[in-house]
Order: sequence, then C-alpha cells, then structure tokens
Amino acid sequence: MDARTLCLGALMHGEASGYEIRKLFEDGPFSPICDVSYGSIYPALTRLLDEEWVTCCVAKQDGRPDKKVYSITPGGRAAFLNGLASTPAPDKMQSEMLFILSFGDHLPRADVIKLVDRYISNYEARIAAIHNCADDTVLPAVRRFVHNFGIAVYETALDYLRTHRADLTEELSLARDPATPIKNRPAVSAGMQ
Amino acid sequence: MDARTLCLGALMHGEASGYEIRKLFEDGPFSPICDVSYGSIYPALTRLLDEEWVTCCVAKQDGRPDKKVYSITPGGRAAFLNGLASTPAPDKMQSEMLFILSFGDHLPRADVIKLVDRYISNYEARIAAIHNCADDTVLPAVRRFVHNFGIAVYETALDYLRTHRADLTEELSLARDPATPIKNRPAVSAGMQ
DNA sequence: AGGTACATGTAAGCTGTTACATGATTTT
DNA sequence: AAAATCATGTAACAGCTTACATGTACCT
Repeated sequence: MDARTLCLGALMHGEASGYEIRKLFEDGPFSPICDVSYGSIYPALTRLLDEEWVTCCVAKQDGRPDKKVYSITPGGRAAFLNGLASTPAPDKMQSEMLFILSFGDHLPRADVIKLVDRYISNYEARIAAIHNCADDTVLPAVRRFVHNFGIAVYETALDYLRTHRADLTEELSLARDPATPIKNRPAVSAGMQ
Repeated sequence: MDARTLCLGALMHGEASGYEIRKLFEDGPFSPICDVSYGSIYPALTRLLDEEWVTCCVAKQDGRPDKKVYSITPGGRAAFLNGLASTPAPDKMQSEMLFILSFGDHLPRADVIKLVDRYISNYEARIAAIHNCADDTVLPAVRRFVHNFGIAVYETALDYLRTHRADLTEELSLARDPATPIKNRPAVSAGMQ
C-alpha cells in the first residue's frame, strides 16, 4: 500500500499531523501490519493537499514547534474507500528470520540460537504493543476483529519459536535423521535486544 | 531483503537460471516469506557477476531458449553468509486485508464478506503451496523448522478467518455492544478467486 | 550536559515494479 | 487456435529509505 493511501486511512479516524500519523504506524493499531516513514509521509501529505483530498491548518503551540493538522475531505473519503475496492495483494508473512534460518546449517550454531532469541523478543514486543493500543478505549466490532487476528498470528509464531528453539539446537548439533521424533525441551526465555 | 541477497540465497542450494530463481520464490520454499520479480532478478544477477560473487555459463537446450546458469562462487558464499549476520529487520505480517477490514464499517457489508472469503482462499492456496514443496524430498532439520513455522502461522490465520467470518457479519449489521459475547456460527467455505 | 520527544521537511540514491519486446514449444 | 510455459532482458516510472538540516523543551 502506498503512503498516500496509508495517510488517508489514518485520517479516516480523525485529523492528525504528519508526526502523529507516523506514530499511528509505529505504535498504533496499524503497527503490526504496515510500515511508513517520515520520508514518505510528508511528501504524501503535500500531494494529497494538491489533489484536495485533505485540508491543512497550522496549529500554534507554545513550547513546541508549530503543527500542521490535516483533515480528510469528502472527496478524499470517497477516493480512499474507492481505492480500497481494487483487488488488494494477498497477505504475507515477511520473515527475514526464516530466510536466514534456512541457511542455519552454514552458520555457527551459537549465532542461530542468538537469532532465534532475538526474534522471540521481537515477537514479545510486538504482542505487547498490540495489547497496549487497545487499553484506552473499548474496541468497536471491526477493529476487534483486526486486533484479535494480530494477536492470534503473532502468538502462534512466538509459541512456535519457544517450543522449537531447543529442537533446533539438538538437530543442528546431532544432525539426526529427520524422521526421528524430537522430544520437546522446556523453552528458554529470551535475553536480547 | 534486497534482490541480490535473495538471489545468492537461492544459489546456495545449487546452480540455477534467473527463471528458475523466480520460481523458487513463487512456488518454492521461500514463497511464503519473500517476494522478488524478474525485473529485480535479472539486473541483480548481472551485478553479482560484476562483483564476481556468481559465475555464469550458457546452456544450450533444444526446443527451448538458451539458459544462463548461474553458480555462486566461494567469495559469494562468504559475502552472503557475512551479510546475514548484520541485524535483520523484525518479522512482520503484511496484511492489506486487515488494513481494509479496519474500515469495514464504511464499506458495504457484502463487500467485506467477499473480501474475507477471497482471503480465506488466498490462505488456503498458500498453505497448499507450502505442503506441496515438501513432497519431493525429506526435509533436513533446519528446513523443517522453517516449513512448520510457516504452516503454523498461516493455519492460525486461516482458522481465525473461518471462525470469525460469521461474527463480522452479525456485528456489522447489529452494531451490538462490544462487551456482549458473540456466539460462533459455523464457518462458510470460500468461493472466490 | 546529554538524550529524548516534539515537529517538519528536502534530496540523493537506491530499488523495485510494470510494461514492453521477442520467440519457440507444448498443452488445451 | 489460443493460452500457457520456458527464457531473457530493458526502460520508464514510481516509490521508499536514509541521511541531512533545524530548532525547542523537558527530563535525568
């Protein structure tokens, strides 16, 4: 999804500055599923202004820099909702961890374990963030669906890593027959990043 | 992950042409976690040749176009493995479905259900593809770890959609209190795409 | 004194996507 | 006869990331 669509989506929930939009994608409800950086947001907002899909007014604040508060226009809403209709890309787990892990037999075993541990922490943080952004308000129907989907998926990933971390060590060291069942060892808690 | 790294990764498993590398990322073991298109692969391979991280020889075939078969060099292996060590990005579920769904209350209900059904099919196809590319060979240890991780995550997503599809219809139509528990309806099978 | 949060933006460079161009062979 | 598979590549365009540039105020 391009930055313009993402910005419009953020503004569907209410007016916001570029800085605030960024935070929505960093810690907010969109953080588990989308990415967007300042370098994309500011040019996107400028273009949306040109297209008259948003309006902007400057809010003076004391003790803080001025803020440009953007609001979506009716035209912007229509364009946004219309754009959503066009066939979206299939969902995909972007996992550099798995890519790297698939070359695990060429890497020092200690590095592989460190990698898994770091990702266990990553997943823990991600899940904590999702729980966090639901604290303030009771979620409306659709958002709860999205919220719980995220938790289900990320928690599965985390559980998998915790449960099979030990197997990975054993298998790498013993290189045993793939058909032989591996008994589970208790998961070890993460310690990095 | 950039296209060059992805190509080197593909070549770690053995020599291949650009066309074959593409297939590895489309249907093969990397398909659930990475993306890369012809437009990235061919320029990437050319650059890897310049850097002497791969070599290339032309294989003549009858009835078919000539093939450029690339192999990774020792220098390429070293560079690749070294590059993997640098801190990789955290895993993330890229989900346009969830983004769109979070605006579900602004969309026609029928469209929302169609969307969910299309994604149910997407997930089914993705899981089938993962099962598929394990058929030929017994997976070595590390690959099985990666394989099962993918299945666990995607199956959780699919189950969630199947189980909660019906809730979404009810909740959108009745706009009931979020605290009220919603009884599960049996999931309806997908029918699109 | 130094780091972090607030706040906006630009510019260069890199990367990637899409569409085009070509063409034989096999399958439907 | 049409469509899909095999096979490689280019070029234009769009897009994003990174780093830079600037400045206040609060917290430790």
